[in-house]
Amino acid sequence: MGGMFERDTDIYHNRDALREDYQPSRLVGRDKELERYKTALQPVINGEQPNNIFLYGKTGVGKTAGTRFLLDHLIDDAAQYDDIELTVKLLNCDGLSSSYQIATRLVNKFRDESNQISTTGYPRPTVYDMLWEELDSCGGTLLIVLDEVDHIQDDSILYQLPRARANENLSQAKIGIIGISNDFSFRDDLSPKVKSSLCEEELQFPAYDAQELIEILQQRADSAFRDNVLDTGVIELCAAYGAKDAGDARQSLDLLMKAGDLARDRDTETITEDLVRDAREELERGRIREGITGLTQHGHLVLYALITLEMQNGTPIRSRDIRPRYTNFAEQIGVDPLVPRRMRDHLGELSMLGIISAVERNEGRRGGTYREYSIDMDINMIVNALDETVTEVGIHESIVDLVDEDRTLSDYS
DNA sequence: ATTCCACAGGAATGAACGGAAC
DNA sequence: GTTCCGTTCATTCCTGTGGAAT
Repeated sequence: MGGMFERDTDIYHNRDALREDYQPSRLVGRDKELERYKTALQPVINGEQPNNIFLYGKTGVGKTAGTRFLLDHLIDDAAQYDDIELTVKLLNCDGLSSSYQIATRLVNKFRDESNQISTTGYPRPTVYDMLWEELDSCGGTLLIVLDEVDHIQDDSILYQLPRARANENLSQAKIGIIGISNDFSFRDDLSPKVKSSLCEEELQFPAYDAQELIEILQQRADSAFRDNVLDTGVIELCAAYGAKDAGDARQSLDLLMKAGDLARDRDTETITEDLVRDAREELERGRIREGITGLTQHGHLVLYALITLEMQNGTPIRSRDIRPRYTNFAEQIGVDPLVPRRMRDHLGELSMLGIISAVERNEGRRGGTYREYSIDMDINMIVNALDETVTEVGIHESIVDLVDEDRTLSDYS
């Protein structure tokens, strides 16, 4: 008698090999970068004050993977020297916007489950005091990795951490900061004093080219899939999508895994190029849905306005011309429309999410500079995502009614 | 070379809100 | 309960900008 669950016997040999957190024994295409990285970490083994290292490069070019890889080896190797006590903490700053947040998470990284602190509520100095206490009680050499460090809005913690020792907040620990960022301009925006201390060693990770992506995918696919599962051209297609989007290996791997999952769902023996294309659409759908759930009510209204305008008159369209439609919608559901400045913020947010895109236009003295917005994806996809995620009672329905009216209006005109 | 349009987007400020501490 | 906090979403005011018009 079978249970409710049965184990899949399928195309995968080890699906985890495609996951982001998988650590291959060899990192493809990053030899030069890792060599320099290794040199920058050398002081740790020598028992000296570690360098602060700043790492930048676009998403999915091996910054985090390379860091994990080297630090694991560093921890192993440091264990062979009695006089080195090494502690490494890795914190992803995604979703954390302030130094305060970073400080609370760091404190929690050092404390065990039963002793965690809340991430709000404490006075800022209290949190810093707790942090110094945790750091100092660790002793030895301390490496703190701040991944996606550009998400932090204020650099207070970046200023405090490297100087903690000098300020006598620490007496025991030798501390080194490794900052990872995919936003190059972040480096320039840092205040000079932070820049000089945080960026002692700078490493740049260039995007993977198509060939490197193919090698990476090949390597992972070899461990992930059983033999003869991949159609010819599948790897290349995944690599091509990743290369088009700025040499992003993570994206390529996600795509390949999604294609594999689809194959599993559909009980097919092989992964074809068509399957990859389906997978891509599926991933796109997820991205949109995720983006849309994070939006405000007004964000949704702005999006509805753009959608209806797109269907009627087509896009691109400038924010000035979006506004009447948007205010109309807002009044329809009985909320005060936002001021134009704020509406532009929402448009900006939508284009950050890749749901819409903006091109800057300039008509000089006659027209000035402005942006033209257009919808970047399949409208039905967006409407479906809105349908699933917009929970405010009545908005979607009343807007859809309006959309239908628009449709019939434009049909007759 | 200078002027100037119409917007982009930064900065300051505030209201509302939720958690922690008293 | 009240008082401190930080966060989020919003408004208001403002400076910056690139190229057509002068």
